[in-house]
Amino acid sequence: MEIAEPPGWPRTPAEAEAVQDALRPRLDLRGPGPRRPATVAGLDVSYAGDGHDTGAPLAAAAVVLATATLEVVASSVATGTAAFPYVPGLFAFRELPALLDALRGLPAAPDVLVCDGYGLAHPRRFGLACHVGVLTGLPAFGVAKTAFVGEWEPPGERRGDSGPLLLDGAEVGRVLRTRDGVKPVFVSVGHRMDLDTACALTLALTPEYRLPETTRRADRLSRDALR
DNA sequence: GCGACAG
DNA sequence: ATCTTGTCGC
Repeated sequence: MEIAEPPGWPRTPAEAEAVQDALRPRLDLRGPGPRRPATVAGLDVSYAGDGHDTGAPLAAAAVVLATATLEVVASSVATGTAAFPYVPGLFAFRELPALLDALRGLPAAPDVLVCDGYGLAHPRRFGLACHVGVLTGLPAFGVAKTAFVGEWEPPGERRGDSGPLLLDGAEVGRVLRTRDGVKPVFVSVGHRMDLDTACALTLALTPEYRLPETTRRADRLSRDALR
C-alpha cells in the first residue's frame, strides 16, 4: 500500500512532542468505526539484544487477516534499527519508521490496523495507534497488555466483561477481559474508530488467546525475521 | 521533589 | 522489548 513519507523524524523528546502536536489536528475521532471490515492488520516489532538501546536491530511486521475466518491473507516484514530512545509516551517514534515500511510492503491497504500499545489512552492523548492511523489514513486502534495511564477497576472475570479506562474523568479506553479469569487487555481508539467497535473487533480477534490473533501473528513474524 | 512509566 | 528454568494445566 502507498504511504506518504512523513516530513522528518524527530531526534529529541522535544522534537517528538512537536511532531505529535503537528499530527494531532489530523486525528479523526468523529463518527462510528468501519461498518464491516473485511480485513484487519496486526502490527508488532521485535528487537535483538537490549530493546532499550538506540540503534538496536529490529524487525517490524504487518499481518493481514480476513476478519471472518482469521486466516492470513497477506503479510510483510521490514528490518531496521531503533532510531529513537525508549521513552514512555514517545515510544511510537522507535517503531514507526519500520512499521510504515512493513505496511508499504503490503499488496493492498487493510480495512483496520491493530497496534500493540495505546491510542488515546496516553499521557498526551496521542499514542502509537494515533500516529499510525493519521499517517496511513486508515482506521486504527490499540490493544495493550499492561496499564499505562488512567484509573480503572478490574472488570468481571468472564470473557467480554469490561470497564472504563478514565483519564481526567473522560473514557479514553476500556479494560477488556478477552479470556475467562485471565488478565484483561487495554483497548483504546487511535483514528477513525469508536471504542465499541474497537472492543467488538478485539473480541472477534481473540477466539482462543488473550491477545488478538493479529498481534500474535505479527509478533511471531517479526521475531522470526530477526534470525 | 519523588516515583511510575505502552514496547 | 529481551534474557531464562522450572512448573502447572488443558
